[in-house]
Amino acid sequence: MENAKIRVLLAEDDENLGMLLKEYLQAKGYETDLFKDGEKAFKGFKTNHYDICILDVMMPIKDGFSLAKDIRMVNSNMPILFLTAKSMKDDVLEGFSVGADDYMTKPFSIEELLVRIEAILRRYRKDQGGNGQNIFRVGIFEFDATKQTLTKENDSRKLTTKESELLKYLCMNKNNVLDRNFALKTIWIDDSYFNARSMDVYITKLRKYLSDDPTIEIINVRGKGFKLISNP
Amino acid sequence: MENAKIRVLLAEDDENLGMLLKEYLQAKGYETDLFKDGEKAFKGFKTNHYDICILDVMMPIKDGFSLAKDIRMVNSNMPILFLTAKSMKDDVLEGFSVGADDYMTKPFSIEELLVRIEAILRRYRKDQGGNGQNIFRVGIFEFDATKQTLTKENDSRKLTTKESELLKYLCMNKNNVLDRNFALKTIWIDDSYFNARSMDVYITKLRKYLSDDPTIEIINVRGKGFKLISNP
DNA sequence: AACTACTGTTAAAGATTGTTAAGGTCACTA
DNA sequence: TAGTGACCTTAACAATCTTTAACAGTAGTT
Repeated sequence: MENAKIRVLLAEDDENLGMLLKEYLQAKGYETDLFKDGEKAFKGFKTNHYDICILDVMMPIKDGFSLAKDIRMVNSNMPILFLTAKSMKDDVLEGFSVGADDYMTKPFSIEELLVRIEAILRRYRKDQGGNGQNIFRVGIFEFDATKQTLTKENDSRKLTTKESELLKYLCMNKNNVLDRNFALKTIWIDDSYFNARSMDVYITKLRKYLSDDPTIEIINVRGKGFKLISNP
Repeated sequence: MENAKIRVLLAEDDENLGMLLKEYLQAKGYETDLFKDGEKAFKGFKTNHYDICILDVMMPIKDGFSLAKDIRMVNSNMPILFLTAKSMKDDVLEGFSVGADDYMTKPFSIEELLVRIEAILRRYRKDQGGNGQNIFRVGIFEFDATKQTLTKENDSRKLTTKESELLKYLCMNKNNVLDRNFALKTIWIDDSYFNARSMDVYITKLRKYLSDDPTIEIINVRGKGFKLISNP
């Protein structure tokens, strides 16, 4: 996740504003997908992985609020930022009641939008356990992604590069799905049928390593990816 | 932590605005301490416990930004919200670079301030408790949507991804209709005649799994969807 | 009652994943 | 320079999950 691009879902029906925002965000290094109505956006949300959603409130077919509700049903942690033309209370109130992370009123400064996006992402990343150290606790294990070691009590095992990378991304998405395509593109550089099988082989290896702690599991989400389950 | 009052540190040199805010927040159930400059505020911060800090940027002796920096040194997780008269970029930018959770420009709606405070606290609380509640009680069963397990007393069954997703949305709408189209669009990405039949197949499976408890039922609402009936 | 649209259920077909083991590749060493 | 070993990929087959097809049943309509 360090080097991978941040992915933004942008739902905005005003074509001019939409394209402008998209280009600006792309220029700032955010991979941005623009959708022109709430329904298309939700479909996009379900098929791709995103780090943050920026939703216009007033859109045809499905407005920003109901879209946000649907997104929250699927992923209660997804950062959401609303854009709206109406500035007044009820609207803002509803936005936050749906679980917004932030809320901006048009017209807004595009630079301010950017710093707010960054603030949200920074906050969010802090939660993920993104301690710069790259050390993760997984059940009875301690995994050091930098040293590539998996330690259980006094017993330490050295991991290969691929094993370590895969486990790192699983840990970063602990209890959430690590998207298969994302992992392939990130760890294996490109995704093809064969690489996909290589990844499966590594999943098997990791499962074997982690099997000393029965509370840990790597479960498959068919067609999507894998999910590392662990309480601590 | 649950029932205890939320404690707010408010740093604001304008006496009128300060008192007004304090009274409003108190009325809303927040225990609020008002400080008239940054130095007093920092002293207060060190001696008491607070859940969130609301800082005016322009204050005598020590301004809001340096106060925030000092606070961050002591507690890097403390939620901070800035208030400012200046509306322009550099100011906002600096605010977020200090690690603000939010930033409001005067004049602001006091109700909007309140919902933003609540959004910050909600977010913050979510982090504390780790992963969002994905555990449901259904009759004699306990269903963990993250682990994808359905447990009855000491007997646990593993669910497949689709089984688990469908049951999750049924549980979220317990005793209410889960709209067929919503489920299809959410779980099956798009809705077509064929996917619809696939969903029916999964309903049959879930009914079989849940049949150990005769008080639970998944009933069909013709043309609408399905409804999970269960008392506890 | 006859018709239509929808739902219930089962089984087979199709697709993806799990696992093991055999090939490559590369760096290092004898 | 051949040999060794660590690592990664590919192949092959087994196991599992999901979709599709087929037919039976049910509710609502005319």
